[in-house]
Amino acid sequence: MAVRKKDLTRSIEDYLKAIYELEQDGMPAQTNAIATALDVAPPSVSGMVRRLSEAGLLQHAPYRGVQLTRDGRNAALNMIRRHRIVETYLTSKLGYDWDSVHEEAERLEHAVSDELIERMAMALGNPRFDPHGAPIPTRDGAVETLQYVQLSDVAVGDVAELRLVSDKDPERLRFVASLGLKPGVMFEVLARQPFRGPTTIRIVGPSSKEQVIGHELAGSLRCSVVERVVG
Amino acid sequence: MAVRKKDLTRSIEDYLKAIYELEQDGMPAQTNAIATALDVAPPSVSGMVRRLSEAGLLQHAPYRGVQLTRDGRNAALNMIRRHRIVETYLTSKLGYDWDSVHEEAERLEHAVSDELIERMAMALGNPRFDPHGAPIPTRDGAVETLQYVQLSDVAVGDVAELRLVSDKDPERLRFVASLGLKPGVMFEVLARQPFRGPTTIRIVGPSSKEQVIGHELAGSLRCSVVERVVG
DNA sequence: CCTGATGTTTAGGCAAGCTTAAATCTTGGC
DNA sequence: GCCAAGATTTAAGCTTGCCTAAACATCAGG
Repeated sequence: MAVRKKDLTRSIEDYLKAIYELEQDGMPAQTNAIATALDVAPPSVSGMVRRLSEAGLLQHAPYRGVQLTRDGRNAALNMIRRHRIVETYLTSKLGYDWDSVHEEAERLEHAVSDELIERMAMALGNPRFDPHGAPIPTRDGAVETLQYVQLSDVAVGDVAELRLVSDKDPERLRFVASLGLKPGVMFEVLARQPFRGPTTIRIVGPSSKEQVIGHELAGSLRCSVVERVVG
Repeated sequence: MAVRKKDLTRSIEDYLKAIYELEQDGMPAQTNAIATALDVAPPSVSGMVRRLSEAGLLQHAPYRGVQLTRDGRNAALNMIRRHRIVETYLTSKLGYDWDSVHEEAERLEHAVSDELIERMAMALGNPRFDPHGAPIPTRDGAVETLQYVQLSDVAVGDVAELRLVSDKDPERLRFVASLGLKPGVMFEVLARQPFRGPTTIRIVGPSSKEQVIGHELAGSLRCSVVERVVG
């Protein structure tokens, strides 16, 4: 390995993770976007980008943006693996709620050793997804990239399964949980108002609740359609 | 609380813990001792001591040494609680050996939240001792201070229980474990050679092994005498 | 094709925490 | 009671990572 984990500071780890996530979202990882993601001033990003580029973790096209190298991407994936395994462990072994694990994992991901991560993963039976439904990269940096559809795009009449909720906003997570929704829950889309209006769903199962979900929230819930009503 | 946890950097936490431990050993916590404990140069200590003193965490008598204030001691005890709970958790829930937990805990103690520590403590049934036999301070900063006797001072013929082994040196821990010794193990002192010579013991129990322990090692093993042979 | 808005980088500076070298204090031995 | 050895502090400087202010690049609209 050209870049040893040891050499990465907390800050560098945060930058790499943030850049990776921007790249995932299709954005070209520009200075301002990175600055916003990390809550630092743009010049701080310029400075760090220069150092990361010198360290061979990314390539920088001035005024254009930044792209992770193989080393940089591997390091980022390692951080994401750590984060998601920690989240999963805290949730299933120590009774954390899915809305409070993110913050704790954000600190722990920098402190745990690879050994501890593997022990946690082992204790959990090598889970493939974290509590929010995000895929956990493997030790050698492979991630499942599944294409989900936004709940706001699931057709009326379809039955779908909730798969992924962003872990970034605890408020949203609490609210989603209060609707009885979490990854793995199946639901049927009963109705949707036009003009980006709310969607009405019925959760499949004994509780069988009906819930109304606003357009914006529905857009942040990723699902897979289980049963398509051909109509 | 006059000093909020949030304000303490990793470095400060390390200094406070090291100073607390020096004070515990009866030493007056002088610059050089602190520098040695933390593996930094003496001037680094002078600098940090000034800052800690300004922050009200300790008192500094120039050229004489340093003493923790109540705030400083509480912060140190909090770190020690974290360290020992993490060690206990890793050992009993994640299969770590007692010789490898120290290093991991040394990093984690700075990253875990109070909440996580309490959850770990809960999951463990609020243990009073860590895997090496060291007492775990309570949340409000109380520590049991038990007076143990060195194994090298236990009289021939006495039966004693091993209570405490320093966690600082993994080599020693591995060796002690290889002798069949760990906190809670009972043994009888069979013989001791003069001139700071080795002690021979027999472990009480089904295995009933006889072991010879050098003087220096025996001095680092803390015991409580269970049954005194009046002779 | 120029210009202004926006985004990015450079310049200059600060705090934490470390270093080495030099100055200073303390103390034990004579 | 002095003096050298050892411990401690001061001085000066480095790196990381942040900041603000100012300079500079890009690009879309006129």
